[in-house]
Amino acid sequence: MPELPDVENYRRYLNATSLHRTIEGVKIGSTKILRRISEPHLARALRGRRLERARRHGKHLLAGLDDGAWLTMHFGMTGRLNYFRRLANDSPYDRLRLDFDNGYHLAFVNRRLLGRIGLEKDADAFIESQGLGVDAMDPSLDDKAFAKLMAGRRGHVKSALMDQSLLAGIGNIYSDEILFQAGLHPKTSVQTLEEASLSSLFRAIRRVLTVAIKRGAGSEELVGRLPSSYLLPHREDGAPCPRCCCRIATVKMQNRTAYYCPRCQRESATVAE
DNA sequence: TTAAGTGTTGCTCT
DNA sequence: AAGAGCAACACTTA
Repeated sequence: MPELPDVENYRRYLNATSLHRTIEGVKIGSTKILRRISEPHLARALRGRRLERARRHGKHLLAGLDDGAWLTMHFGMTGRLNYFRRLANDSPYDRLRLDFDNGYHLAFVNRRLLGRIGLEKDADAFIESQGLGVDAMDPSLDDKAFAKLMAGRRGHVKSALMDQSLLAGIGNIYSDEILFQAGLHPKTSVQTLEEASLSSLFRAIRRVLTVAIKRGAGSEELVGRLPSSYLLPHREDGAPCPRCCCRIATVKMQNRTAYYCPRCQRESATVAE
């Protein structure tokens, strides 16, 4: 689940719940998720500190400590944050738990152990070292800059949207919705896209991500809260397309499944020029 | 019961 | 350069 909209809501959740409280205890539920840091080292670095700020880049969430260091979090394929009081309500999949001085706890919940947590001195350097491109919601990104990013790409448009080194934050799920709204087949090659198509693709990116954040991405029932004109509530092989009632189809790309409407998202057979 | 599938990234090979 | 295939993991579904 955790793509840009989900992680953005986790960031807001962390901001609203967990700042400015001294961390009295640190419990690490699994060392598998630790990125280049040992359990004792991380625990020692966090204990006695406070979280002061939170930022996000793509699917990465970063929490700034009062000593200037950053706790970095990536959720992998599953996961969320949980702020709670009673340890009896603890999830069995808590991989990192911070115990605050007000009796509350913040847990990094990650059922499948594909998430990663690390500690970094410098947030910008970390983002750079991860090879992440511009965040898909970066205010400085406009359709001109987006077109520039896509210029010279030779691959499929869905692959380009999911390429974190190009544009950070979009994964398999939201790229399907974006391409549905832009009316583009996932295997459309980027080089065939004209200026107008790129511009409408960019607008679809911003529209989809904004709506998903607003509708509460990251919570279980998000799909039910998205507009029924969206693909995601109907994202199932053979389900009727919300726009034309044609059957939703799938195609394998990069070892995962892309869902699309074969009628609304025609494979552009036209080769430019 | 067993096998395949699932929103992630990262690696190898072509 | 870009894409296919696979591995990591734990759980659900067919």
